[in-house]
Amino acid sequence: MWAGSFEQECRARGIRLTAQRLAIYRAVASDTGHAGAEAVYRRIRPRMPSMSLATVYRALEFLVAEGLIRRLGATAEIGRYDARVEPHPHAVCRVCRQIIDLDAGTLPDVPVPAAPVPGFRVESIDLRIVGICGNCLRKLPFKGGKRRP
Amino acid sequence: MWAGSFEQECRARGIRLTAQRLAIYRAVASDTGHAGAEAVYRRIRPRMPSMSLATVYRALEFLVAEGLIRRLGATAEIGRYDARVEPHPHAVCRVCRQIIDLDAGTLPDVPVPAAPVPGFRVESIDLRIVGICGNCLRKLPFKGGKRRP
DNA sequence: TTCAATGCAAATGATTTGCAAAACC
DNA sequence: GGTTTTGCAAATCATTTGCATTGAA
Repeated sequence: MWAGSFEQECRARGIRLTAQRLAIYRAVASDTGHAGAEAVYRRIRPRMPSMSLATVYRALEFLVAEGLIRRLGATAEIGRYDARVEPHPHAVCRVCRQIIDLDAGTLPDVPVPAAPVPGFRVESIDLRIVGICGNCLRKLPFKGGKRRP
Repeated sequence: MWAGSFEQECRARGIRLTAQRLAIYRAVASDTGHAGAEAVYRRIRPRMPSMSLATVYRALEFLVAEGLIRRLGATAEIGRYDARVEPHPHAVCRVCRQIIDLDAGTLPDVPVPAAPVPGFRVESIDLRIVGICGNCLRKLPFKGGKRRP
């Protein structure tokens, strides 16, 4: 989505369009390496010295909530540990953040592409199922389930 | 690996076996939900009040470096953003942490299993290629490449 | 005995929050 | 004009580090 369309999208949804939000959206949209908050901030600062880091954080999360941008998964591994060292797939519950081990056969093997991008050396494929575990589902009775008339 | 084998493994490798490391290993090995440092700490504290959080962090990273446990990918999404909201696969460079967009056709579609674990509602499949981008490869000439005799 | 590992407390880095002022519709 | 959003600073949270002490080999 280009910046003009972003403005229209905001008007259509009744989202207040501020110079900051536009600048932040543009920075995200134009960064091919997928910037984080700090990088977006540094990118904007020179042309908009009043921009505050707190605003960047707030606007990014706001835009995610509106579905105008997306948050990506971790680049590296974060602080959760597993005593099973052989690679195996996981299912993660996005509510309680529990990570469930899956058996190797649960998911089909994804063939490793030689070079998905020219020059890129593939080391591993990270495959994960995201959803809601049975426990959390029970506690959220009407979310996405059938509702009585 | 059970705790006894952990002890043997440590001796075999000349790793100092401390009560703290053993307790930490056990906590990780027995937590089916894959605990983080804080959770490991809380789990151990009652029976070993002298345990320090710093020790947990250090021991966990030490055990990862030794290959005795593994660090998992993020449960939730971390602070990197994408203006392309449709799901698409990514390749991430573990050196520069750049995240590269891939075209939808680059990887085969993984069929979504109905319920990989009983009661689990699958919402999406998170597929990511991890490796080293061409740029970083050039800067690390001998890492994993062929070495001159 | 000797060096690595621990515990504590302080440092760091990323993100969030309270609140008054400024900007949008 | 009434809300919402911003900017600043302080607060929070996870993780790391310096240093004296303890403990395993």
